[in-house]
Amino acid sequence: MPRAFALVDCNSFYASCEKVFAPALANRPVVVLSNNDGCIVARSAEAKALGIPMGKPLFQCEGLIKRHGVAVFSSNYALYGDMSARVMATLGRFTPSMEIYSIDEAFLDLTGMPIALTPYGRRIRETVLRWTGIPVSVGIGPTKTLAKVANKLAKQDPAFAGVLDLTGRLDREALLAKIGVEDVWGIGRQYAAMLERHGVRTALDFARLPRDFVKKRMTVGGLHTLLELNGVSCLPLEQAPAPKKSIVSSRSFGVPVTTLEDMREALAWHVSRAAEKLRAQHGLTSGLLVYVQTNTFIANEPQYAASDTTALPVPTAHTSELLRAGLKLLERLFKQGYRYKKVGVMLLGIEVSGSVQGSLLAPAKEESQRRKALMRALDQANAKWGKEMVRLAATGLKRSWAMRQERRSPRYTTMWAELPAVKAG
DNA sequence: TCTGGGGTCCTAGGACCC
DNA sequence: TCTGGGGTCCTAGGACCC
Repeated sequence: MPRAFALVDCNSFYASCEKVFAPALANRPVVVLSNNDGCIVARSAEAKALGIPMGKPLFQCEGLIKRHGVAVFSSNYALYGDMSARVMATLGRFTPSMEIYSIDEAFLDLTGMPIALTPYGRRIRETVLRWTGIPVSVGIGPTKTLAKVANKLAKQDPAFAGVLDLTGRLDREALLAKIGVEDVWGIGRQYAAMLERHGVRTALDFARLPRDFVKKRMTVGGLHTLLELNGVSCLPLEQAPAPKKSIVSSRSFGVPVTTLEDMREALAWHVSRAAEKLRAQHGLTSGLLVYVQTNTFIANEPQYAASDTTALPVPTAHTSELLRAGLKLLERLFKQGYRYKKVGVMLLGIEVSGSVQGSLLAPAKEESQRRKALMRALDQANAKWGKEMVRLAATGLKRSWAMRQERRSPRYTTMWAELPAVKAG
């Protein structure tokens, strides 16, 4: 049976979330910023129309923003995560199996649906909008890559009204010719530039390339893209998210950091976060990497960046063990006399807890049970009372390095105190 | 003044072993 | 002068995604 995948993608997701709770912004341009209020990472349709580019630093757009009264928000991940869960739950009603691909995208398996797919796509779109307030686009195709292409076309051409099914279309080639090769899923900037040099400009040009050329210059990933554009499904639907093989926590500082003390505090915070994520997936880490970095954007300042790794004697998920190892690394890396912009930690070689070999060096069983219980209590308290309410002392209270976040909307959906007020009468 | 964060996969090349 | 062949494991780097 021929396969059918739908890619459902939320339009301007973060900006749309902000609009849901601020009806006055309905037809106004809205942008959402990256962490630290640094770059523009989401733009409403009105903001795109003004020519505000994706990924631009905010301070380079101040003029445009002021002139047009653009509403600007710091990112509010508690809100977006919760809205995402609602959208995904809604989508789950339309398919026996789906893959949540990112915070604002999902692939739905529509193989063998006993209904015409275009009207089905319209129903999906209308239902999500009605139930969550979030507008989505729906692209349908015989492979995931073609579903992505269809989605892009559905957004690009208003005639499709947000839904396009490529599975039965005879004009598939003509439509592929309307997509730039750089907009094909799996082809990024570097490959696009290389292809351009060979006269490949559209998705159709690419789809017609010889296999061995693509395999040689773009490895097997590129070959899969080529085959998928020709209707050969190579990328399966991944229903269960694979456990992470590495976990990162890192963030730019709101202000430059110069002292070891502040660096220690910030690193401790990141180690705690990473360890929480690790325990959430029932993992144990066998190593960690710490890195420090100055602000590379400042040309006339001394620059320094360094990283180092350490292997743990026994894989662990215990915050204080990771803290000890991480701080030791930091002390080796830290050099006086620099203005640091960033510190981060990466957990490496993660194993599923339970599959770990015993070791003569492992703490006695009783001791490790006791520690596990402590960590569980910590995670539960954090979940109940809010993130960061309960932390190990080393993570500090000063937070002079904390990120800037000056324009965050209330956490409407996840904090009782910030529920939107509704005026009656 | 101000420039995000968190992931994956693939390949080449070196170390090491028999 | 000429210095095997093949396997595995690890790391670094480069590409991609959102």
